[in-house]
Amino acid sequence: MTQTQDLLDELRWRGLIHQCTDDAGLGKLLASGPQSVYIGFDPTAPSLHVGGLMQLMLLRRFQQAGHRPIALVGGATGMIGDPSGKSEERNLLSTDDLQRNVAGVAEQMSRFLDFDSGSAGALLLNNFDWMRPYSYLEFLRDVGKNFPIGQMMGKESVRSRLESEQGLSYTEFSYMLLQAYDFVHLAREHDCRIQAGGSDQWGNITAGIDLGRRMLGQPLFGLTAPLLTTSDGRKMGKTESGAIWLAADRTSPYAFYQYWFRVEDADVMRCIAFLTEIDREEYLSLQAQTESDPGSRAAQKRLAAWMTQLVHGDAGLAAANQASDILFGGEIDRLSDRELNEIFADVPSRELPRSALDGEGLWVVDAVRQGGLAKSSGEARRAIGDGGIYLNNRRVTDSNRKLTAADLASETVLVLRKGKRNYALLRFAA
RNA sequence: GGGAGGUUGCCCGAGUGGUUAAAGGGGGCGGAUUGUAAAUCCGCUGACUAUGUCUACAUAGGUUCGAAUCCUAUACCUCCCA
Repeated sequence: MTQTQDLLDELRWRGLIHQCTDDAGLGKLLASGPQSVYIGFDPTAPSLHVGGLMQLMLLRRFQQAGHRPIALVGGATGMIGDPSGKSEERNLLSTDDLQRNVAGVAEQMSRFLDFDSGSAGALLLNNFDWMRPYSYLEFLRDVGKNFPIGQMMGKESVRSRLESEQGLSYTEFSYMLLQAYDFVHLAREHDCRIQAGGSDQWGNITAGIDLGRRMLGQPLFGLTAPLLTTSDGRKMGKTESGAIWLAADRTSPYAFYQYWFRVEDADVMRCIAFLTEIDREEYLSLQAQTESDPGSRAAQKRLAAWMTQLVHGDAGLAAANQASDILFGGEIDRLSDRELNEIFADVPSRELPRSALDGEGLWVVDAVRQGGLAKSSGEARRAIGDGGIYLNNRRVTDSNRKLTAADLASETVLVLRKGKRNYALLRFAA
């Protein structure tokens, strides 16, 4: 089966293999026929963000090579909280929140994985289903018995927390038992012998492998991918205003597109390798272009288009493109409320009475303040003096300017901007 | 318990009776340049429709024509001696 070799080669050139418990063994297993591979997802929110996307793409690559991906949402483990990579004890989510999150995340996954194509069809499982009926006593006898405390204490996730001032509760300490048991459960019920995950999952994965050896006497395999970080070590997918989500109502297609478009040169190729299915040939040519002609942002454009298309579809990509053209193009004029609302879906807006535009009109300084682009009129005046305020993308030079209905960009909306990309809308409905 | 010093704007930090809304730096925000980058350079950075007024240098009083600057009390911080 050459596909398997292709898969591992693919993962390798993309830099997606951080650690593997048994390189040779895994290669042999994958070559022996279609396998099941599982990755766990934390249902901390009703939508996945960029971090989860990385894992989804990994599963997707396995599926495309003919294997069966299992996406495991942690309805049970999410109640406990994984201490890996966390410096503080987590707040526990309520059962209701969890169920809502699980449902939301499951819905999103269907866009990346094929859930109905027979033997390679992806599975979506929730560990709440098998953990709920498991009694504490039975669990301690069956599973807990197989965990030497010494080994548990040696895990990085435990050690670092014990050394910190935060400490670690018994609940979080027990987390790895649950995840380890998940692996055993999947091995038993779904013949799943491979667990993948981010490199921060290494400890949990190996715990599962150990447990599999003890409980099933069966070798299991683990594979971790590097974390998606920027060249200076920060996690990708975060902005000052929060995470980049996959859900359109949390991060608009435009904002999503812009996030990737603005990735730094030093990071863009890694993003393409990790998150897209752009092939090696094109990858190399984009890399060359980034080096020889960084100004064209060819790699960023390709990345942004690819990602937006996958996550938000053709329509989403078209909307993002249109929005980008308008926002970074010339004046905003003669648009409809509908178009503006789509383009500025995640821009703060403020409702004002239509009458404010009557007569003398609305003082531009007030408008800037009302739109939240300045905290005081003094600040607004200064910004105008600095040439940093734009009305419908046209610079405002006179701080005494009054705005009237003639200044509206559409039927009822007026677009203000401060600096390069801080937009605010004023709506004059009735 | 006794003694010494400190508390300045978002942060650091000058300022020891008179243009001090308070030097300088950092951060932030704009602008130019640029690639919607980095670096660099420039401007702004208490409030008020504003050649002026008001509010501000831990808090509350006081001295003075005039106080961040002097005095008194209070709070907090640092150091030293018990």
